[in-house]
Amino acid sequence: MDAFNLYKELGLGSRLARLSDILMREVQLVYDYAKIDFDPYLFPVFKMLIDKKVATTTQICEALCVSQPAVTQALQKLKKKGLIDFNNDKHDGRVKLISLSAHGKKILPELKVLWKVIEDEVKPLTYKKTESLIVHLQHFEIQLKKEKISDRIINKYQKIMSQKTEIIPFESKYAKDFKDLNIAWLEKYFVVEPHDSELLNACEETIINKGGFIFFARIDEKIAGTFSLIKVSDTSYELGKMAVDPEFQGRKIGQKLMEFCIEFAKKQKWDHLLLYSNTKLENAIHIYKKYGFREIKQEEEVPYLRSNIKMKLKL
Amino acid sequence: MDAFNLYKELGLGSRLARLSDILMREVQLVYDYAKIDFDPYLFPVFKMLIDKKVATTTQICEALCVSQPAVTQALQKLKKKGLIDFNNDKHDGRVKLISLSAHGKKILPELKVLWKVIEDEVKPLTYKKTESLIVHLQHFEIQLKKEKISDRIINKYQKIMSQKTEIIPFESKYAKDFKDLNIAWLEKYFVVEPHDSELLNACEETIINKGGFIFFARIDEKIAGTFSLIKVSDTSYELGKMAVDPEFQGRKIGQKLMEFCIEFAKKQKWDHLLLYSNTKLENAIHIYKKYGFREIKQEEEVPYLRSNIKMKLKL
DNA sequence: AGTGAATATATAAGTGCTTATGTAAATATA
DNA sequence: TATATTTACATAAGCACTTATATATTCACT
Repeated sequence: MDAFNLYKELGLGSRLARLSDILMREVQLVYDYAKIDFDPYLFPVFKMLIDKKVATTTQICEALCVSQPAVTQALQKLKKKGLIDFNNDKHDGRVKLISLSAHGKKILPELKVLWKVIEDEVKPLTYKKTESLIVHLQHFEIQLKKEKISDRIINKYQKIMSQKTEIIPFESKYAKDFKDLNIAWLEKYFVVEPHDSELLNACEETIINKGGFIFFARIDEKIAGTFSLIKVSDTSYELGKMAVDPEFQGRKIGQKLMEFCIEFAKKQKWDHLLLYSNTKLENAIHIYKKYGFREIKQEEEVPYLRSNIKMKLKL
Repeated sequence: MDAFNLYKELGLGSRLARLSDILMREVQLVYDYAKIDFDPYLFPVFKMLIDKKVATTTQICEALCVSQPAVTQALQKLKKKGLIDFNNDKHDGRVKLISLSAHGKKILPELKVLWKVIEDEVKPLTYKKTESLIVHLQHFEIQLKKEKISDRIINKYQKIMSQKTEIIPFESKYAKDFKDLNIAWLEKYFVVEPHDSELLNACEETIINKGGFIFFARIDEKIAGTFSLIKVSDTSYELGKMAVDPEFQGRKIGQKLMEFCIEFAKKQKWDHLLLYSNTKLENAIHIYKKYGFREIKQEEEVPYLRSNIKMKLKL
């Protein structure tokens, strides 16, 4: 028996509170399961910092419509968890500039994977054909209880995390995936240059038939990422066109592709790999360095306008 | 700016909590304004006690889906406010039987007036054509902020409380109101006896034309209550058919009618008033006593089956 | 330039929920 | 019939919010 249905508008405040409690507790279970040190109540503040990069306490208060002490306390908690950094504003000694810490940025991909699962699982419960908020809440509550939402989320997450990433060589039927992944990536960070279009529209001719290679990361029959190796000489190849579908980000696909790439290059007895990138892509550069790439002098005539750094890995 | 809209499902928990907070605070302002010592969070427990008459802590926990300490604490608060009584269960020494106190019952009508206003004002904000709970909540939030809901409720309450109750004599056009009010009342507590139908269907002939009187409480052009004085002898009249529209309950209309009635009877130089009632109607009996009616012996042949008490007021 | 008001954040205390635990009575079990 | 388990409620402590207030810095104004 659930007496709230009878109380309608007057019980609305209590009902919202109770639903919030249930949902928060369920999501907490999910973070605990995933061994991520994060609390659901921190989400709005943290998400705002992700989107805004830098914010002040007051800005967060206004955006989230909560009291200033609530934000201060949430920030202290996030700081304690090592997820954010505080900096002083040079122009105003009162102001505290808040941003994600290195650790915060590091666990972001992992968090995003989990968030996507949560969103995917919660969303279907929030749709119902009714004009009444009370009925909507009642429906949501029933759905929440029917099968513990945390169990559903954990199952889905587990399934996703246990999916194997296969790395497969180029086939003509994947040409479109190659193009789409790269264009999505380019449009997000730069623009599609003529040189790109040319390459992407006819990758088989421009890369494969000229002695290059293209590989794909396949997860559960879906193409999740790609990279190519363009022939420069018999023992020198350019690593490029590395792209991961945002849907699959946070699952270390980039790293898996990189590891495969280096392994492959070694087997081919190549001398070295080259790549062109942009210092703006801090995370990418960081990974390249991690796998042994070192910056070298860039030639005058760069093949891409966006490139401002050239790197080399001696195999 | 309100960042929650961007966060959708993931911010849902926080959003529900925040909405609950806002609503609770707003309603608290209303109770404070009305000088009623009550808190919105107590509503579910208190309402359950109103409906169930008696309940145990465990029963309330189960019905409201909250933890046992939450209920215990709410009960302690209600007890402190004098709204409820605790009694021991004769059959089980562990169990605490909880029911409304005399004071709780007393302020109930007043509370109900306020609750009706709150419900009337909140309800329109909870309707929106959308299938998405998120959109629904967003809409509700905007509505809440647009004009402070507490202001709206207080204005409406003030308006209702300042409406004057006029007491007006019988006119033929009110015959239907007289019948409807009485039938509604009878059906709620007893059954409509043949004697009632007769009287109510032709009140003009059976009451007015036989030297009796019917009066109405009129509020804002609407008939809110009624009572009749049936002639027994030149100096003895029977007070009866007193009924108040549930919509107007809690506004002391019964008492106003009673005061008018006694005043009127005195002016007429009658010797006394009589009435038939039922001890089941504790509140009514209480009011009769308050206005000076005393129990007298009931004749063998009672005019109403439901009557088990006869009372008399010496004017 | 000096002083009061305004602003940004921190701290303290209160509130209503939670979980964990305590206590007493009733029930099950041997 | 004695003992263990279960049940009903109370109490304690923690948590995330609130309001009230303190503190430090900047702004506005004469």
